[in-house]
Amino acid sequence: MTKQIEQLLRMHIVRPSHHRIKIYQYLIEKRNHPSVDMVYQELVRTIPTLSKTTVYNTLQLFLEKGIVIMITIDENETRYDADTSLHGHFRCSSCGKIFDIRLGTDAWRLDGIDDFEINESHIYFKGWCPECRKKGALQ
Amino acid sequence: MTKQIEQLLRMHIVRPSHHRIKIYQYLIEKRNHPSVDMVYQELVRTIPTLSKTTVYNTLQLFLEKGIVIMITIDENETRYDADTSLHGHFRCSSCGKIFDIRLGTDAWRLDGIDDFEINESHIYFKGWCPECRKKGALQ
DNA sequence: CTTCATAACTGTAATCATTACAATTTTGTA
DNA sequence: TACAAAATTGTAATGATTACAGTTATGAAG
Repeated sequence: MTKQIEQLLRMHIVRPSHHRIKIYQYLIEKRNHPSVDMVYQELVRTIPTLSKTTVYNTLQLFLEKGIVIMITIDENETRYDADTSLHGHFRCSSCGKIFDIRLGTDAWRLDGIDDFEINESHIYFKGWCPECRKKGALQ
Repeated sequence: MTKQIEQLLRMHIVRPSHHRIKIYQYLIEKRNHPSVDMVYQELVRTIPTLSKTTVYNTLQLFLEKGIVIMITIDENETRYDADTSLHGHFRCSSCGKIFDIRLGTDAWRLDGIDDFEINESHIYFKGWCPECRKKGALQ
């Protein structure tokens, strides 16, 4: 596992330091679209010397190297995702959990953007997830 | 003009105070997806006593009443839009301007979300606008 | 036209995510 | 083993947003 992550990082010109490996591993194992703080709180338990700045720096580096994407579905804090393929996200207004949404391949018809050059697509939805709907929580 | 805005605000159970009318008028006349600060800087020129907190409070109220939407396409500050219809946005990475993107009516095919209840849709793109592409700025 | 309760507005101080930066530690290589 | 480069740390700044308490404006009742 670690070996594979090391290779992937190297491929993207990211030196595979111990912290970087752990952070990337967190992203792909949890698949929970975490905030900086979520990553930090989890990893600091096994790496007591970890600094939150390092998590910021590392995720910023991953962004620049294109191995993670930034998700701004939460107004308060940035979330990150190691799945860089084109897909949407759903954030439950009740429990706050973020889900992946598969997009149909034929899903797109945008008008009047022929002269624009699109580098990033962000597709977000908000509402109630199945579990919270069942519970009827708050609503 | 003012009369129409007053009616619209009243219809949505928003008392049409002087400040609220001016802020709403700014949104629909400029159509520039402004930040709180952009609204404030423009309006404080004619309303010297205006407080930035009032702009925050008012836009928050408009949000709750459903007459504006929040746009989180800019990582630093929230933008607002008085066009509440379903449409996308494009933010130019060079000049920072935000454009409206019309979405084809047949544009949607989402998989596996039948059990989700969607209340909001956010469709953002980032890249280069036509003008900045011509200029070849930075790129 | 005044009174008064309510709502709107103001200004300052707190909050909190993020960034800047200088000092320290780690790493890879010779 | 030594050393230069890169990574990491911790603290201090930044900047958008929110909290809150005091002040002002509003609109209905008399």
